[in-house]
Amino acid sequence: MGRRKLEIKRIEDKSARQVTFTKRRNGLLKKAKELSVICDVDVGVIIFSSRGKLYHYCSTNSLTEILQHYQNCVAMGPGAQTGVRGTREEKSKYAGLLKSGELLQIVDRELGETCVDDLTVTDLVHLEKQLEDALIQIRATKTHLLLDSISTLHEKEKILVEEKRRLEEKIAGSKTDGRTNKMIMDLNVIADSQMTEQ
Amino acid sequence: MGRRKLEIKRIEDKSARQVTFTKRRNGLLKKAKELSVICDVDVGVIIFSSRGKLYHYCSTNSLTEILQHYQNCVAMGPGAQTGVRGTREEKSKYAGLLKSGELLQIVDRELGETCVDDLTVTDLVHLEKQLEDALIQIRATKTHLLLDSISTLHEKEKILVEEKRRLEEKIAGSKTDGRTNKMIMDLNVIADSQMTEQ
DNA sequence: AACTATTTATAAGA
DNA sequence: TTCTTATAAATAGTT
Repeated sequence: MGRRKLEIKRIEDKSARQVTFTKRRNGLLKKAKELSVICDVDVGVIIFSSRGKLYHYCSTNSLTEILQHYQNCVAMGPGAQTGVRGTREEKSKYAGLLKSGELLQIVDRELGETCVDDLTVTDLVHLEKQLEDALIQIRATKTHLLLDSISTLHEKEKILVEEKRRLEEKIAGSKTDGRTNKMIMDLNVIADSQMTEQ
Repeated sequence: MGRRKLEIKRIEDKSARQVTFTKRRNGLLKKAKELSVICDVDVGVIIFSSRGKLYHYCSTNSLTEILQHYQNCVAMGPGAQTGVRGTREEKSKYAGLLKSGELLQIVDRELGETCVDDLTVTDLVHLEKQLEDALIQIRATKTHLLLDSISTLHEKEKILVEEKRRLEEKIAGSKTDGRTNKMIMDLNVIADSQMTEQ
């Protein structure tokens, strides 16, 4: 909506793109607010500008809440998102998630084909238990993946710290060599100038 | 934009609200797509209808990707640097958890002292809701802490890699000094032997 | 950063 | 529900 119809494709001119980004970003966030208020639903919007700045809106107190809800939904959902980033380990996990998906389909079938009155409370309790178990499974998997990632990073950190120590020893140790005093001093100058850059 | 100006407040008529929800939901998702394409930015939108159905859009392969990016940003963002976290904020969180404990005690008391028949379904639904809320809170907190930890470790890794690079440069750069060739060769021998250890 | 000419979204109505 | 249409809102290009 403007002086002329705009093709929906990347604007090549950088400054025009920036102006349009500001306008449409405000528009999108406004629309999101309106939707959540008018229709009484939870809405979350996240925008990362090309230079990495974050803009966001959420109808609840914290986006984290919505994200948590989202994670639970997509984990269970039939049209499971998670792109095609799977090797062996991923496949086995995906198989696990499929089981949850099957469970949902079963629930849908049960609830769809059966008159509600035909379902007993016991039936529903049973279904609820199964769903809870599925939730527990995916949550445990998620926690495991996160802890795994932390563990790997701790390992990397240890290795790097050790490497750093050795490299520092090389330099410090060479000070005992009288012939290289000038060079060491040069290195210290370089080191000092680099420290100020950080 | 319609036959008349609409106040931005909850539509009370359920069916009118549903119709408007469908229209505006489609509009919001369309706008999000356009923004991401036209301005070449990453956009994620999550909508939960009041009956819990999920609608979403994301410009990248998976929303999870955007969410992780978001978590990292908010974790680093509001002043609270990596490392010493946990004075005021931690205390309030702990207070929040205590409340959950209290809630459990209340539940135990209620269920213990009262005959089951005196509890209405509404009472139980209310208690259930409170317990669910508590669960959501602690799960969100857990996720946040884990992602926070990962983010911090990534930062540490980056810093250490950079430090390592600089130290290596110091050694490599000193090769230009003719008087120190012997020492440099010694250092290279040390370096090589250490590379094979990793 | 404002200003409009237009396009787009959408509230009601059919 | 789906389609139509009058009108509000968003915004592309201009100043």
